[in-house]
Amino acid sequence: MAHTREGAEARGRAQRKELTRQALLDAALRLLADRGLSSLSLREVTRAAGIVPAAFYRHFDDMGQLGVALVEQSLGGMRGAERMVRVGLTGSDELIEQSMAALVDDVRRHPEGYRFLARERYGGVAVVRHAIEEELQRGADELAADLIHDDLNATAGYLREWPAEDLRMATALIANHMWQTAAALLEVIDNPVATAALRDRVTRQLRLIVLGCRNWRG
Amino acid sequence: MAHTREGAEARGRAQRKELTRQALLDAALRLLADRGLSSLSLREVTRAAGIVPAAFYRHFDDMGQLGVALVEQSLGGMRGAERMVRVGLTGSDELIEQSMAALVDDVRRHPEGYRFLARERYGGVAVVRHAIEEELQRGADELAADLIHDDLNATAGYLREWPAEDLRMATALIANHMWQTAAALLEVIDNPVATAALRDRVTRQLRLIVLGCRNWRG
DNA sequence: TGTACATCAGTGAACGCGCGTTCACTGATGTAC
DNA sequence: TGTACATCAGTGAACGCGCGTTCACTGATGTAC
Repeated sequence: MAHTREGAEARGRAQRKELTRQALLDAALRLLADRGLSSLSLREVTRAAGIVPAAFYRHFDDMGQLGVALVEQSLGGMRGAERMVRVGLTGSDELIEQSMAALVDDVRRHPEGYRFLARERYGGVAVVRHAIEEELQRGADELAADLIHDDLNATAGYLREWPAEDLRMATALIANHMWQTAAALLEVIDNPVATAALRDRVTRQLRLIVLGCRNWRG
Repeated sequence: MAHTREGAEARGRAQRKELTRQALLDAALRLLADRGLSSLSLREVTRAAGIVPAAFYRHFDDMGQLGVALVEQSLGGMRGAERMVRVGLTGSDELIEQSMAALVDDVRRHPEGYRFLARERYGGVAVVRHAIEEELQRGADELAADLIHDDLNATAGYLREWPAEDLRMATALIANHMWQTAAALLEVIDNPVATAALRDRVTRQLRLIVLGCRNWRG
């Protein structure tokens, strides 16, 4: 059945394989809505993806490798969060509020991705945990490097004069808080009142941090 | 065997039962060092605790309930972290550094507890997740209430004049960051260089937050 | 273009295993008289 | 204090089930000539 997918127009063998791989990833992410990766079975994923258990091994060595692929896919679609840290650090009060709205939107748009990352960041599968940590570290390093040679600093040029480690410290603080916020948003995302309250609180927390930055060593 | 534990001096039936219950909790916490609760089996726990699988049901309905008991036990032993938030908010630079050292010590002393909470806070077992969130919320509320009528404010009396929600916002920010730090510490705790680097960074992040507080609406 | 052969994604059956849960039980501890 | 009965933490066997992994296979797609 799977090797002649109904309605699939893909011609080549490689393209069909890629389609199945994606079906495995999609099925897994869907099943991970309310459970950890380590309690998701290979057979459940293949069942949901419409292939036989043995065929799983044509795509991944084991569930851990599927998890790593899921990390790359999920973090790839979240450049929004990175942009937000940048704006949060340099921006005015209005910019901070806009960024918060953007984060709420992003979480609403990709709840499964954020949930997966929040759950597995300190979760039970070591190889996935390390993949997430590595990617986050890499993203934060790039961001700190960017901030030194950046046009955005028009609005907060004072950052140019900071030692690199101070910059790294501040971006890490904001990035951590953003991730924590994303995780907390997931728990209240379909309660408008609670979501609004959380957004307001985090907005003021970011203002407080920026206030700290502006007075740092000054 | 278990009903005549070697060396157990406990007299009453109730005391012996409590001993076995504690053995189950200890065994579970030990086994959870590198895995999530949802991938830990009832049989593994009873095996490690030295009783037969069926006897598990004399103590807990299922593994979820054992998890909830573990939350209460783990969070109970961490009043240190709460004290730290308090000091962090009100203290001088030296006090902040002392508090960070205390957090590192606490994580070193109870790594299994911190690891369990970090992992299950957004983990795969809903009932445990909710138990953690509820306890953390309760702790943060108490702390914010305490800060209003507190002697410690001798060192930072300006907090008295803050609106309650601003106080709650600031304590939540620091508490979140402390928890995130505890989780991050676990990953580097047996690497002295990395631990020192993390401690230094977080110390400066706390200074930055306190700096923000001192300039809030002022 | 047509034919013969190679590749390989997906199949289906089989395996041994650890799982959660049930059940009637045992025998030490606790209680009533 | 001694005896008869109740309680109940822990036992051990049994059950059906879903699991991960293996294997020889099939048949459509790809390639060489």
